[in-house]
Amino acid sequence: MARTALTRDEVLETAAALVRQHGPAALTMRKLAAELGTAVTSIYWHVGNRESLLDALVERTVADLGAIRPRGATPAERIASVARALRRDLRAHPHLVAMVHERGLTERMFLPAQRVLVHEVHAAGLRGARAAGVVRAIQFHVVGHVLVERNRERSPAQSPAEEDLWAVETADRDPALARALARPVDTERLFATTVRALVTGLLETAD
Amino acid sequence: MARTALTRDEVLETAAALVRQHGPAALTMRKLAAELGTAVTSIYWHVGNRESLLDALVERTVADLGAIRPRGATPAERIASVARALRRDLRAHPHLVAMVHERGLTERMFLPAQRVLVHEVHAAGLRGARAAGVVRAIQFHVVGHVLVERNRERSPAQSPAEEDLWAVETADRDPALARALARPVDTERLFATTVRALVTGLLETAD
DNA sequence: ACCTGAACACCGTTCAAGT
DNA sequence: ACCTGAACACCGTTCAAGT
Repeated sequence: MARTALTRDEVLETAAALVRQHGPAALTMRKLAAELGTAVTSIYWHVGNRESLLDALVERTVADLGAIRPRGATPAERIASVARALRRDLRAHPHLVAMVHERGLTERMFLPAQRVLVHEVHAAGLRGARAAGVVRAIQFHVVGHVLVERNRERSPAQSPAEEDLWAVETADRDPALARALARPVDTERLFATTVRALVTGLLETAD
Repeated sequence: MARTALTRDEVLETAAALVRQHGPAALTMRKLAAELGTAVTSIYWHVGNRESLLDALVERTVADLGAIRPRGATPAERIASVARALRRDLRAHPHLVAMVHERGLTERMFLPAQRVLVHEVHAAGLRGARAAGVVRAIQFHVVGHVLVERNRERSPAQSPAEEDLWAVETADRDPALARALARPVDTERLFATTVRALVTGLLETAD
């Protein structure tokens, strides 16, 4: 009834808040309308439909991702630092990765980082297709890792009794390994070492 | 009406067929019932609800994944071959990865491969936490890569005009790189080189 | 130009009633 | 033990009608 005029921006803002708090699945047109205090159908006038609404949300968040400054002395270290910064940015928007992923906007999301990466890969002495390969490898690795990682956090109880199996089979031969595999994964650390290994391998391997 | 008795197995089989053809989203209880020629509610008696149905489907497919035999002369090559085999198996069930992922069953899915990997990492001379780290790194990398890759196939038109941007900015400095980044990704090749680089890096980097 | 309610075609799930 | 239809509480979306 007594409402100020609804704007597209207000719709996006409220929708973003809902996604932030409860994830994309919880964003229904009806709940959004209730939150806004309008009729469901009003939303359609401003954003078209649910799909374009989500598109706009993703667009917005991607545009807000800050620039990335590489740190470190060697090219390898600088490349790895870009990967780590990228992961940090993505994790700051917990629902973004999955949404970008579903919408096929991975490339777009990567553009700023890509530019930086190209610069560093050049500094490492690579050119042309080799350089492109390294950039792509980092891209895939970061997104892939964040996807896997995010998912583990959502479903904390990983498959029942992994420990049990390992306890029996490996404990006597390599108990330290059995114990390590039974522990929850320290993804922060895993990412750091994996990226370092990957970058090292990529820079030295002939293509 | 004139139907043979409905069995849990028949429900799973038909559901699996629907998922295979149209993906998990297309598996609705009502469509499934229509396909089976029963009332929607009959399905509930056999499988509980949609969620447990999907769980059972995943369970089933994971159990069917074949054993993995490493190939190659060096440990590094054998580890990489396991990663490639794993990727191949996952790609043979296009909807499996996402479903496993959503259900938090990644560990379970990885158990058979994990055993093989541990063996090979041992052969490479690593023990304890170091060895575990390498196994985990491979796990994350393979699942992550397949997730990213699968998704690109689903939404083929990646963000508009990536080429344009690169064409302008980099073309003069490194035209070969600009061209390479504009081309669609050869994921098969990317995976092979990335895994090789990662394994190389992991085996030689001190932890 | 913007907003509305009614209506349509879908969902998953529960439940009392049948055999 | 197994199957059923009716009913409930949800969805996204369209559309004619309002101002």
